[in-house]
Amino acid sequence: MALHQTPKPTESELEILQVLWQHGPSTVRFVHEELSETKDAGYTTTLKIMQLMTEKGMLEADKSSRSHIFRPLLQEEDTQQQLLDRFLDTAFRGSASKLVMQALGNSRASKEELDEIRNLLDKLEGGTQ
Amino acid sequence: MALHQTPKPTESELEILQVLWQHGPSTVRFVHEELSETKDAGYTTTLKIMQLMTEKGMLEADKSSRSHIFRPLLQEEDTQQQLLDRFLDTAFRGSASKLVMQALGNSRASKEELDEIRNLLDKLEGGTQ
DNA sequence: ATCTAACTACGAAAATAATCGTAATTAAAT
DNA sequence: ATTTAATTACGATTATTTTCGTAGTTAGAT
Repeated sequence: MALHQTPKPTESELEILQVLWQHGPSTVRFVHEELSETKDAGYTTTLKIMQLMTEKGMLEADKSSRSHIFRPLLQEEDTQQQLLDRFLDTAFRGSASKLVMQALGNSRASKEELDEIRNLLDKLEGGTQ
Repeated sequence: MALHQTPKPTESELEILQVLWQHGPSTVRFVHEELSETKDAGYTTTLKIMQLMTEKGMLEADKSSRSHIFRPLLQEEDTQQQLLDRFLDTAFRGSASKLVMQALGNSRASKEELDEIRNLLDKLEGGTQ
């Protein structure tokens, strides 16, 4: 049975999800403070978006205490995979290798990260061949 | 000197750019036919978006013949890089390796493509170390 | 008990994107 | 020359997202 017909969070929603994925269940206040680092919108804007996300089933609100505590109902990796699939199609016409090449070319990935990728390559070439 | 303050094409605009990058300068009719494969919007919708893109400086229209011929003013790779940077931040909190891992994990990349990536890794680890 | 500060609820506006209908124009076909 | 079919021009509508102001509520401080 299918899940939620492609949630597709908007950019603002994604920013909020990132905070929640990174820091765990949080209040609007906390999320808003985090976002304020890089963005400036009013407190009620953040609140409103989080409320809408709750209606859409992206978040769940624990209302037992005065300041509601929100937690994400979307899994980080699932969501990323979904966004990635879409991005790959629209931006790179589906060519994963082109995307990977460009991502690596411009990144400051550590030796450890690069090795991890190399391991994955080994696994893939072993099995898929 | 800075270029165009982040053009950031929308999803629809990007679909159009993809057709133009792939097939070269084209008429609205052609672009529309291409898009019709995967999408259904009216002809005038495609036309309108392409006209707006022209106003925004994303396309240039050769109006010498009746059916105007549009060509992209944005470079494919530049645009991809820009979209990728943004996507990396918003979707993967900047972790290129996580993105690459997920992209490769789910892709049908050929052995040749994987080898190409491996070569890039070699180059990166050689130099960056 | 009262006041104050922070919070939620909620409607509505503003901004952006996508869609389409219709009129005007052009070129080709008859 | 007329008609026809395709094209562009353009206003307007719809949908979506983001934003904010204000009212009402709640808990804590005085």
